[in-house]
Amino acid sequence: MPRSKFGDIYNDLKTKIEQGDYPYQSLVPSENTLAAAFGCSRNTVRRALAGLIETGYVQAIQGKGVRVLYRAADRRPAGKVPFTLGRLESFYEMAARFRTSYQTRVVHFSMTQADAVLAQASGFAVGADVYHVQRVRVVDGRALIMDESYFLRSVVPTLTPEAAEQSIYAYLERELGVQITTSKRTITVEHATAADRLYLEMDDYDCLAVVTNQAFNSDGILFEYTVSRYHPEYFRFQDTACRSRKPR
Amino acid sequence: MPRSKFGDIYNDLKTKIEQGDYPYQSLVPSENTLAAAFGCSRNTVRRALAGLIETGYVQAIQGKGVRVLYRAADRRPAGKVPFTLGRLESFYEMAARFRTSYQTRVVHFSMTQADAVLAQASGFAVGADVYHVQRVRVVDGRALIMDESYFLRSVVPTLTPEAAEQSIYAYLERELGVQITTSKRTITVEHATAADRLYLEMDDYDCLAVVTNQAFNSDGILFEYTVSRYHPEYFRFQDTACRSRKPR
DNA sequence: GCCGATTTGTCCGTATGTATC
DNA sequence: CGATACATACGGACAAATCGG
Repeated sequence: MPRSKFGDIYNDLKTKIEQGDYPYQSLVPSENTLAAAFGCSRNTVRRALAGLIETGYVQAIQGKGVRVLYRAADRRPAGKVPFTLGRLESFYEMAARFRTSYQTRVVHFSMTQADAVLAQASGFAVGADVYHVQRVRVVDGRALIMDESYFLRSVVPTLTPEAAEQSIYAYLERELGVQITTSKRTITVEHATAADRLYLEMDDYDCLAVVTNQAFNSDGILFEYTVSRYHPEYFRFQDTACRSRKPR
Repeated sequence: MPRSKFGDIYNDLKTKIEQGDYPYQSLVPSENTLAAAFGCSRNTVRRALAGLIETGYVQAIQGKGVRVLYRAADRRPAGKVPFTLGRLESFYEMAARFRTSYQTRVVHFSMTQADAVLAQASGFAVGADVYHVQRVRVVDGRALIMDESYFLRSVVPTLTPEAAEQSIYAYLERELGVQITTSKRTITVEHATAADRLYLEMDDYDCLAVVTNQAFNSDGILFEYTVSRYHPEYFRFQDTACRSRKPR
């Protein structure tokens, strides 16, 4: 836990908004009021608010106040779509949040070197030593997601099939002290391949949502490249873009 | 133009990074150095850097420096995928950026009121007066994207099919002074409907990328709800998530 | 339409903590 | 250990937008 004052204020305000203390379309107390209430400077309040703006909870209006844009319906939208690809959340965190039964099957595990094709796609240097892991995620007994991951061995010296079957991120962080700091993702839609049909329950879909992911550790080293292929019904991505506060 | 000092610095650094003055994996000059160079305080430099961190251009490493994570390859990835759904960019801005020929066909235009179903999906109040516009985007002669939009009439009092055929956003901003400040998006993958097959060239795909979008104006009023349906080959979404600098 | 109070936006200078080397 | 660099926090100043009288 970072334990920063602006983080505490951010969480406090976020909770109040989610609980409806500050309802949709209302204005939260002014920055000066909040600063007095939290016993901090206005700048610190503003940092907390900046976080809420980024995540789409509120919007600041100059001369007026800070308006709540969050609605409870946003969190669990209509329909029965179970998974939301949030900001930097692992499969296990996700599964835990939705209290579903889940399982990971490691269908491939090897050590190899990045060839030209992989290097081009992943950003690794050609010839870099990597682990190659392929996993199938099973949710409520249904095989719905397939991950193909490559981990740079210079950052992740030891990795085992057993660790891959649990949460790799938890293992990396706990055992190796490796943390994902930045993550670049690209979402596309692709035709299902023979491998998809072999490993996943595609039902009557012939496409998947494909998320390619480049992860950087705290030293800014690209150490993971993962391509995740999602059953369409189990894919959902939410995002907020804001113009203010952003340099344009 | 916002004309803020930190925005200028942000753009300056961004340009230098894109041009390779600060190459991938290098460290940009320290905050103090930059502050001296730009003739501003360190706080202002930090605001500019915060923007570059959010957008994935750099990553800050405490005690070490600020590392460049941007690579030219990120901008135009391998393959021939033409469209990237960036941050708050209209179809026309996108098309202009890629210098493709494009066209918009308005296939439906009406005024109506939000019923319960639309209200639930969009967030509009039941009974709200709205424009209902359906448009097909044609790129290089191929119908690839279909937009179904609803605009709140209390915010957008006048809208015409002619304006809808041009850029609606340009019209809103220039003629009505309405600006999108916050935009919430959700990406999913859905089966192609009969309407999709009627209007779009689906080739041998039976799914589309679906982006639902809620747009708020500068007063924090939800005034637009749009569902965009993309031909899979012409959909791509890029995103960067970062842990540092974010309250967690 | 003007004025003044309120509120957010930008910017500055400074101090202290923490991590890296 | 000291120097460097980023992280957090404070306090103050002025600008710009909004709103009510």
